[in-house]
Amino acid sequence: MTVFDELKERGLLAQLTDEEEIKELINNGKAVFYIGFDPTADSLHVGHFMALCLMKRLQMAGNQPIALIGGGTAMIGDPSGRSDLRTMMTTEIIDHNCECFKKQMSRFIEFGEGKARMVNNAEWLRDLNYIEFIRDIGVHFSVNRMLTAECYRQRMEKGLSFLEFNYMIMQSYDFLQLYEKYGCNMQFGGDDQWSNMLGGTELIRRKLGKDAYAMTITLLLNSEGKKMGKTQKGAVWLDPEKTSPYEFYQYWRNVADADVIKCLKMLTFLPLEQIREMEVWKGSQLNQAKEILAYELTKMVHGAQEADKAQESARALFAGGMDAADMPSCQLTDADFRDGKIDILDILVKSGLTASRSEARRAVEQGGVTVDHEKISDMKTCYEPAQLTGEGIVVRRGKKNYKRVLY
RNA sequence: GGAUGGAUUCCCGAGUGGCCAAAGGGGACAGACUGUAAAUCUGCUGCAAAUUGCUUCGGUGGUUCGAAUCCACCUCCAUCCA
Repeated sequence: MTVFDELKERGLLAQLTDEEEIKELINNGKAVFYIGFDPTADSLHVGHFMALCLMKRLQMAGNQPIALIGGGTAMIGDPSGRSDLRTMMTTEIIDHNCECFKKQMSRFIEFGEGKARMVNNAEWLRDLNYIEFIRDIGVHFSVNRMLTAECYRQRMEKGLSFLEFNYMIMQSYDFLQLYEKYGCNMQFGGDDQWSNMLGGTELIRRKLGKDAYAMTITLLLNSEGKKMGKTQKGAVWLDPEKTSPYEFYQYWRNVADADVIKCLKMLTFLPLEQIREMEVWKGSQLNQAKEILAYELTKMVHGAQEADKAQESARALFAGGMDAADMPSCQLTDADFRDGKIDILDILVKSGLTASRSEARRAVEQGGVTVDHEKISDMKTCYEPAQLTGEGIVVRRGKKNYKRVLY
């Protein structure tokens, strides 16, 4: 099966400027393509992960990838898919984020001579001369045209600043630069990037009279139409410090039935034949598919060892009700005890299981708190250091939040 | 620059002097049911030494016994005019 067909069957392809041409290029390893990543946080998330996977797939087919870090574009902020202005980030933060991105990416993609290339658009964007730039590049953009782009149209109601309005031009300029420097003839990105990407192909055509192509990846939406990889607490990060391997595993372990197969196809490298077999699974059998999904992804992101640990913990906690060895834990210190005791509410707060004592109180009132598998009904329940030494106690809030508390 | 409307808790949105920690909805969280799913039902949703106290309605001052609510100034946003 060709790369193109595989991508298509996995449901990864959303929009393409020229299907035949793109197919030809990537199937024969003739594409030099780039994907841009704006360093808006200090870690990559699941959305980026999909893009990195795409990079890898295309690289395996002999194409040459360029990972573009948006140290320049992040100074502006992409208005696409946003209903309000992004908070402006300082240069220091952006530079720090760039470093974080670099490190994480290197774990997934091999960079170096003859392999993938990593560039930062701060290199050419930050020192632009305004007058020169708008004379040279700005002339090629029609404001009328830009305003009809979906990403701006949405913002016409809420308000759009000139700063953000320039984002498309910056991204287009990136493409032009990469085309000239590295012969980059293709850009990939999330589907919300479509209009920005078209800006680039158009600019190259107008400026150089050459053809360049663009292709977008389907956004990973759940069955309710919301972006996946987001929780109430924020994104699902790839950085184990921000989203632990166990949480990461649990996120995928808990996807809705309707979304499992789609996720397997779009996110994993499992052969399509194997996924097709799972498509007929129904009911509780789908749980196996979820386990596979969670394991595969955790393995890719955090390594096999962490994936095994996460899976074991999950199995132990949910299936057997037995305690898992690798449960996240929390170490109490002398300062946490008052008069030689600590009450259950404080334990919940200290362990991070609840955000405040009030919340802890509610959790206990509603019967959602368990210590060593026994329901706590009295919120005045106290513990002494002696009870917490050695194995400590296993505190549970709700069905899925466990913490071992030690002293 | 001018005119008008607006900013309320995680989000949307009601509230126009005390009865307001603030209606309603969404989301989140917890319980029941289940398959660690979905749907449904129930509870809950500022903080705390908890029948009480404290902090919150864009910001700063003011009026008042008492302000989310009235006044002044400021900041930001939208619409129209230039």
